[in-house]
Amino acid sequence: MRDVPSYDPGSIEAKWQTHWAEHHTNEPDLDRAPRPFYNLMMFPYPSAEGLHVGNMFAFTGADIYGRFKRLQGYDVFEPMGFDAFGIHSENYALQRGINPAQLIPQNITTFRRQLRRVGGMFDWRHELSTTDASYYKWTQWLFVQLFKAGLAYKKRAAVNWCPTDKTVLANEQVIDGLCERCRTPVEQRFLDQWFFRITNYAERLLQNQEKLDWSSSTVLLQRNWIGRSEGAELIFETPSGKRITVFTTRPDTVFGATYLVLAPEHPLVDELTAVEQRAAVKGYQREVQSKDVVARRVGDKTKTGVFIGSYARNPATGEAIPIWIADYVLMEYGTGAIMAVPAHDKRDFEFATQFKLPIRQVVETAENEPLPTVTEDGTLMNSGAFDGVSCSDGARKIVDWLAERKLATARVQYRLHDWCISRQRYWGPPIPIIYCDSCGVVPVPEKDLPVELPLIDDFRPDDTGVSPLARHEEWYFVKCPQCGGQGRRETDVSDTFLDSAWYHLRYPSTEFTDRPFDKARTEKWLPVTSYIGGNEHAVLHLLYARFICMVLADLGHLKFDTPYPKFRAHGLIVKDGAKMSKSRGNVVVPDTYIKQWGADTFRMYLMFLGPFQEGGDFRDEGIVGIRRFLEKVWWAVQQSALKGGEGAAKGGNALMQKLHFTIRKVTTDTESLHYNTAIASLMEYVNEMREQGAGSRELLEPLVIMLAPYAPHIAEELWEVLGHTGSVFSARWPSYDEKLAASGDVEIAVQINGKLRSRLVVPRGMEEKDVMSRVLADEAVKKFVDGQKVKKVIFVQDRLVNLVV
RNA sequence: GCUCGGGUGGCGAAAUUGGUAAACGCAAGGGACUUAAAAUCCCUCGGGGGCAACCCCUUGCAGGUUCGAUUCCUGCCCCGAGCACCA
Repeated sequence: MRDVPSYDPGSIEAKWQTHWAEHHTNEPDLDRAPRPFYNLMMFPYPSAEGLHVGNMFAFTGADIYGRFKRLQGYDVFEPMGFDAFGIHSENYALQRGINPAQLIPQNITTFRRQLRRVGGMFDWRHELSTTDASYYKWTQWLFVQLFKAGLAYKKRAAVNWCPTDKTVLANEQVIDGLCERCRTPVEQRFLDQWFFRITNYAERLLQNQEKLDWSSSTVLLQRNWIGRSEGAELIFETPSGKRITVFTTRPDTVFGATYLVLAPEHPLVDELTAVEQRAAVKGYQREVQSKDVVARRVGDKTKTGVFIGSYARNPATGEAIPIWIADYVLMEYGTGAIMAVPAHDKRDFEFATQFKLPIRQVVETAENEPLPTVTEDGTLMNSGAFDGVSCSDGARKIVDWLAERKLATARVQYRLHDWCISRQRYWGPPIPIIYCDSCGVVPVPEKDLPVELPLIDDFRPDDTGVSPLARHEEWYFVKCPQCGGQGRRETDVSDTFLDSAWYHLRYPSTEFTDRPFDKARTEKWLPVTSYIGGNEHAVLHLLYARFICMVLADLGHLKFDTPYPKFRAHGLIVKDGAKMSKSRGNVVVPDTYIKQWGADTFRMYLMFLGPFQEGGDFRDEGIVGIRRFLEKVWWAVQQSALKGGEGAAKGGNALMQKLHFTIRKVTTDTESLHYNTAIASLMEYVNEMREQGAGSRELLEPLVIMLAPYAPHIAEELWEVLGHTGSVFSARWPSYDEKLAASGDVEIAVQINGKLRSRLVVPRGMEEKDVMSRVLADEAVKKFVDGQKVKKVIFVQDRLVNLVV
C-alpha cells in the first residue's frame, strides 16, 4: 500500500494560489457573465502595520460568502482596493518624514501579499487605489457634478480644529470632544469650508431605509444619526415688532413657556439687548466664544446664561416673558432659539431653578410626582381652552390655533448637518476649484481633470489653516479657465469619505480612462449584490455612499439610488476587551498564525470563534481543534482515494440521511452567515462518518465542496485527489433531498406535568396516536402516572409528549 | 441621561414558532499504544445526592404568564456599542 502524503498546508496553499492566478480562476467575464454577483467588502486603508486579525476576520467572512455564491453557480466579482488617502496615512508619513506617495505603495504591497496569502477570491485585475490619479480624477469629477448641481457650497463656519493634526475635522471625527486620531481636545475655529448639502436629502435618506435589506443595528444607528424630530416653529413677538422663531417638539406645552432662550450667537441678540444689559451680554458672549468645543459640548453642564433685558409675548398666553441667552441653546440646531418650559423639560427646569424663573405646570402629573415631568401621554392643564386635552391632540390643536394668527407652522427638524468635505491637508485629492478675481468661483473644466496632487517635500500642515499646497506657487497660480486671467487654485483637499463614497462604482470599470464608470458594466454589476463590513461605518461611509448615489441618480448618471441594497454588519474582533490598535499595543498579527497553521485552519478558526455578526475577544486556544478537523478530512479522502474512491459504504441509510441533513444545515447557515454552526455540523458529519468507518466518494465529495468556501486550498487539493481536474469552484454546491434530510429517528421527551421523565426513540414524523401507545407502555411513565387520571396530553411532533395528571 | 446589543459549564459557544439546556470545539482528568515523548485512539467531564436504577438543583437577580420559559411580560443589577445641553 502506498503512503498517503501528510497534510502540509504551506505547500498546498502556495500551489493553489499560484494555480488560481495562472488560470484566472477568480476573474469573471465582466461583460458576459450570465449570473453576476457583486460581492463587496470594505476596502482597507493600507497602514504600515499591515492587516491585523480584525481585518482578516472581516475579509474572510465576506470571502466565504462570495465563494459560497460561486459554488451556487453565480459569477462572483470580488474586488479589492485601497483607501489610501487621508489623515491616517498622512500622519504616518509625517512621523516618518517621508512623502506618503512613496510610503503608501510599500504598504499596499504588504497588504496585497497578506490578502493573497489568506486565500481571498479577489479579482486583482480590478484592484484600485484612491490615491491613483486615474481614480481621484473621478473623485474630482464627482465634486464638480455636485458643485454644478448647487449641492456643494462654501461658507465660513465654526469648525472643529485639531491643534495637533492642524486640520479641520468633520463632526464624525470628533469623539467626546477629542480628535479621533490623536485624542487632542478639539478647538473652535472659523474658516471657509466646502460643504455638501446632504441635509437636502435627510428625509429621503430616512424614507429610503425601508428599501434596505440591512442589519437592523446599522439601520438604527443611521436613523438616530439623521435624527428626525417632528414639531413646530412658534413665533414670539417683541414689543418692537421683532419676531423670534423657536423650534419645539412640544407645542402642546406652550402655555407653560415662561421665558425664551437664544443661543449666544443668535443674530437678534444685539438689537434686542437693553442698554443696561449690554456689558453683561457682551461679556457672556466672549466667555462662550473663548470656551473650546470640549467645554461647551462635554464639559460640565452647569447652566450659565444672561438676561438680555427685554421681553417677548407668549403667543398662547399673551404674557410678556423674559429673553435670556445661554450656551445650552445651540445655534446650529433648530432656529437657535427655544421657548423654555421648565415644568416639563429637564434642562429648562435646571436653568429656571438656578436663575429663579417662574415654573408653570401645564401637564397633569401623577400624585406626588415631582417636576419636571416630560411625558408625552399626559393631559393638559393651565392651558386655557385646551385643558383636559391629551398632549398629542393638544399639540396639533394648538399649532392649528396659533397658525390662524400666523404664529405657528408645523415643522420637521433633523439632527444631521451638512457634510464638511474640505481638509487643510496635503494627502488628498485637491478640490477642483479655481478662484478668479473677475469670474469668482470656477470649477476646473472636466477636460482639465485630474488636478494632480504635486509631489512636494514640505507636505507638513501648519497652523495657518491653509493647506501646504498654497506654499507652491507654480501649482497655486493658474489661468482662469473662463477668462484666461490670473487665477488661484483651491488648496484644500477633499475628505477621504468622498473617495470611499463611490469606489463600488469604479471597481468594475477600472480599465476605462475616459469615464468614471462604464454604462454597460454598471448596469450589469450594480447595485452591489452583497456588502459586508463593519458597523463603525454605519453613519459615515454608509450614509455618504447612499447620499452620493442619490445625487448621481438625480443627475441622470445612475439608474438606481441605493448603492448597497443588502448589507450585513460583522462583529468586531477585540483583544483583551479593547479594539485592536497600535497605540494600545494589542494588535494581533495574522501572519505568524498563518505560517504555523496554514491559511485554511486560520480562516476556519476565525469563523469558529463565535457568530460572525457578533465578533468577540481573540484568543488562540482552540485553533488546534480546527487543524485536527482538517487532518481528519484529509485522511478520510486520501484513504478513500487509495481504495479507488470506493471506500467503505458502511452506515448505509443513516449516513445518507446525515449527509442530507448536513447539506441542509450548512447551506442555510452559510447563507445566513452563521459560519460557526455550519462548521460544527461539518464536524459532526465527519465524526459520524469515522465512527461508522465509512468513506465512499458519494459521502466525501459533497463534504469537500461544502468545505471549499471555508478552507479553499485543502478543498482544491482533495478535489484533485478525488480525481477531478480543474478547480473545485467549478463544481456545484450539493443539493439535498428534503425528505431524506428530515428522515431517520428522533429522540422525543416524555414529560409528566412538565417534568422530564423518560425519552423515546421514534421515527421522525410519527403520529400522536402511535407515539401515545408507546408512551403509555413505558415503564417510567406507568410509575409516575401511577393510576392517576391523565387530564390533558400535549403532543409536539418530533419533540415531546407532556401528560398532565 | 437616551437608544440599541448582550449576560448560558473551567473557556469559546449551541438550542426552528415557547417544547429533552449545554450540540461542536478547547482545556482538564483517566486509559490504550510507545523504552520515552509527541501524534493518534478510547472513556469521563454543569452542581449535589445515591452501590445502583434513579432523584433534586441549574441559563445575571426578583416576580409573573404557561402543561412547559434560555426564549414571552414587569421591575432591577452588570457588561459592551452608539448618541449626547438636538429643544
